[in-house]
Amino acid sequence: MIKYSSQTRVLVAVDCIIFGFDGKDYKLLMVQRGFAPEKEKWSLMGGFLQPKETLDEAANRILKQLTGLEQVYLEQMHTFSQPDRDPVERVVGVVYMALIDIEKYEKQINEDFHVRWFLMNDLPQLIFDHEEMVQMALCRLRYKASMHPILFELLPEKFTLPQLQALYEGLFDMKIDKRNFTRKLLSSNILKKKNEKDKSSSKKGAYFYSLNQETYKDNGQHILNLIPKNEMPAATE
Amino acid sequence: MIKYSSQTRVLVAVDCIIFGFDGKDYKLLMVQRGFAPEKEKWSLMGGFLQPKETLDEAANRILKQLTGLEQVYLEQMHTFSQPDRDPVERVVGVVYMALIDIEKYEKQINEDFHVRWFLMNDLPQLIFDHEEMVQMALCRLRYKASMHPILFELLPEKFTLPQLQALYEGLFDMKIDKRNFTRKLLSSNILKKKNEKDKSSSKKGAYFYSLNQETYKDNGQHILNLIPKNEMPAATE
DNA sequence: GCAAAAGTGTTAGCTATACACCCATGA
DNA sequence: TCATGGGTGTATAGCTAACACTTTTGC
Repeated sequence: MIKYSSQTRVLVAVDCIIFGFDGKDYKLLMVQRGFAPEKEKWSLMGGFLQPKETLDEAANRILKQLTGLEQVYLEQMHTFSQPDRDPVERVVGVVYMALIDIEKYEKQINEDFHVRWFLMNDLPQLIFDHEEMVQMALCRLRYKASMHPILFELLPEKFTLPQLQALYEGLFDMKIDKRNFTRKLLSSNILKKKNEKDKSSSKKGAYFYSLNQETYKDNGQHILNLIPKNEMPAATE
Repeated sequence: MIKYSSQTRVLVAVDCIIFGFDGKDYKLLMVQRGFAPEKEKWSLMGGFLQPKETLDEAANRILKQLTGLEQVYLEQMHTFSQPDRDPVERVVGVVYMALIDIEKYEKQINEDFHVRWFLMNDLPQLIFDHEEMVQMALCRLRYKASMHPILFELLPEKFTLPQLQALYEGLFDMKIDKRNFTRKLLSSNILKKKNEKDKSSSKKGAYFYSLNQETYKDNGQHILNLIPKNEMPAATE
């Protein structure tokens, strides 16, 4: 078979930045490496691209391995390429960002890895360039969430408006006016009100809502300005 | 030296999608391949990632090789990974998007390549998955340009408001109201009016403007809605 | 003097924000 | 009955979009 001779081949790794929200704080799922180098240090969940899979498939495979979850929100973010980012040999790192419902996460079946959720502002020291990756992912999430309805991916199927508001307030670290927030959200038509209430966090109880799949599918299309303009984050790309 | 043994290494290519604007239409710079496979077919300008460079460096190197230009607007867009996208062997393709001032482009010094500008809506058949890459880049450019002032990168240092408007009208394929367009743009404070006029396209002449580097530096920060909302393109990332 | 492109203001409708009180309930 | 969190409406300011005529000048 013909080859592009004389060119250097490198390893390609996929690293997943997995966001979760516990109702109050954002968290990231990290693994403690079971192999050298940096054995036992904390790291993003990653793995090498295999011969017959695409990057998307690799990311999904890794995510399933770690969390047991399939069909989660996953998006390719950026490819990192400092020649010495991995001290062992050259590895080009493709970073994916995942948003998962933290409650659906199952204790990993795979015992090769030691896994833990870390609070976003209490992360351990990470290996290689993983801190940079996390910072970029956070910027990106803020940027995208400021215009498009994606944070829903962090919540269960049924959720309440106060939960949703906490999600936005947490990400942008600000208070949002309840009335304006509710009005914008409801007028966007992406929510369906249920007849049940969540009584776990108040006596009165808050109505559950779910996504209106019809209108939510136009996902990207939709521009939803839940965040006041002067608080808007910088562009990241 | 230790290695991650048993993992497969692959080639990493960088492909550049180079946008230009001739005052009326958008164009892409393409090369005719000088080597197999697909010799003589048209392709995006690309090359393999070299051992000691980052992807950004590779993209800049390739761009310089082809256009003679340095320090142009260049941004990493997406990484493509279908296992069989290149029939010779597996190549992971990192795509960059470049915006250049078409007038600054110099006939390439490097004779290895045969180069040509193609009208955006009259592209030749491209090799591999390059058509998909181009489509994605176009979406991305529309999306980003609908909110952030980046199209300036396609113009010379001095430009007129009618030129700028043609740039937007061309990208979004629509007429824009001259008065509203001008007002928004000037109130954004990113332009400086010159005392010269461009008489090449009308008898009266149109004033030249240049970017106010101070305020334009906050580039990404700035949200500039020159495009009416109902014409807004879908999200792409 | 006329054709061709550049430049300029006003209004109406809409959207974003600021703001405060009542409701339902469990303890 | 009271403490806690959930739910709701209105008024104002600022922004967006629609719209047409005058200016300049080369021919």
